Amino acid sequence: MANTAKFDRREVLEKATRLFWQKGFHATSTRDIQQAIDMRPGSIYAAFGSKSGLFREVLRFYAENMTDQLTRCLTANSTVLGGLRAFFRLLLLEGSSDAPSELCLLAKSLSELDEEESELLRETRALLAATEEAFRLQVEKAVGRGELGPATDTALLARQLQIQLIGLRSYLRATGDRGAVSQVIDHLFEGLPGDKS
Amino acid sequence: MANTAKFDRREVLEKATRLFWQKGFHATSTRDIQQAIDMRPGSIYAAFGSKSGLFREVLRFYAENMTDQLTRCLTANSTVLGGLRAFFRLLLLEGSSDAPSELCLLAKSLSELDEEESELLRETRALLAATEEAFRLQVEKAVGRGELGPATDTALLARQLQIQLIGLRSYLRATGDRGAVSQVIDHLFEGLPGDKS
DNA sequence: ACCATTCTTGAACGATCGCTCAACCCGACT
DNA sequence: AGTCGGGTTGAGCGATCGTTCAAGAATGGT
Repeated sequence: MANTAKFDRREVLEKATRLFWQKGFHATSTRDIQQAIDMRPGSIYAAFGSKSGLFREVLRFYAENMTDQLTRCLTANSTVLGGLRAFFRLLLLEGSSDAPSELCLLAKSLSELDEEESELLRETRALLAATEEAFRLQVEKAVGRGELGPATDTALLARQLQIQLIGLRSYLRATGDRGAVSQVIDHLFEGLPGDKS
Repeated sequence: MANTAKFDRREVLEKATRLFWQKGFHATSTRDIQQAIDMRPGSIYAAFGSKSGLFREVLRFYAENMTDQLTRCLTANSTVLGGLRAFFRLLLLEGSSDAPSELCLLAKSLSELDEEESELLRETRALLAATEEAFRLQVEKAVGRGELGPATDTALLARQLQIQLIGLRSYLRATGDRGAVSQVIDHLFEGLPGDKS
């Protein structure tokens, strides 16, 4: 018995993520979803419970993919800072051509979710905090390797990376100016090595 | 003849702005608006044409208020950089207690508006570009006054301010951590005076 | 071959959406 | 006092929203 003739959950989540990422939670109707993932309402509700339930899984799926991309950038570069820089360039300059939105889905959700959808908002905040913590761990590793001065405030630098990344993605959506974005990224990472107090 | 017994347009825009700022364009229903501004649908549509038309005026009203606040911060400080810093602190630390949202309404709209609502999106982008240009003019003034080195790239610095401001407001909504925000603002403005190549 | 069980289907529910319009109200002018 | 005309009103339009559920299709066990 059990799982017979089921859908491919990963594929469904991929398609749903693209849709939510492009249009946002509120502006995506369940009928949009039905069409995009080729499932009927009953099946969707059996599998995910509600539109919110599906979105919750989408948020996690998105964050997981982001983490994977960061890991890939780090292993492909000899230095931690080089890896972080590659990650920024990937999200902002290279990957953005086929991405559903210039923005981070988490930042977009943080923006549109009301306090009334408190569970989704909590989930979003938790995933963003996890991203910042991932940055902090990498910064710490960079300090350990001597890429950054030993007095580096790792929590502050991770926070700054998070702020810059979200700000840059907003800026890209506002202007579409990749040259300007590229210039800011360069200044951001060039200003790092010989660190402060 | 003409305008008899009319509503106070400014007061209406203030209330509508608070509402849209809090809930966003899509999540705000026309019935929410009717209640908030105490007008019936017919009057609203006679005055503003549509929900989009009202929102367009709200965006302009909001941007105008932001500009006023920036001007006030600049005249209240002896240096341009001090004025800019006060503006950042006002939006992020002081003013945010009674604001409808931690986020910038323009950034929020940029995030949720689809390409199909192209006129609103265009308006939003134009108002953000105007803000960046206002920053650039102030940075130029700071260079002229010797607060910044003569080789300062004013366009780049203005862009960085814009990116940081939006990023910081997102971060505040994500974490609610004013101490962290304050620390980033301090580092941001302390790193400026003795400028680069 | 036949039941038992699970998954899928799509019509349809009540709620709410943005918006319209015929009827009404009321100050301005003669 | 009477008429005119723009401003206001609120019931209600058709569309769409998130969600449900009875009925059908598909599978595994015997």
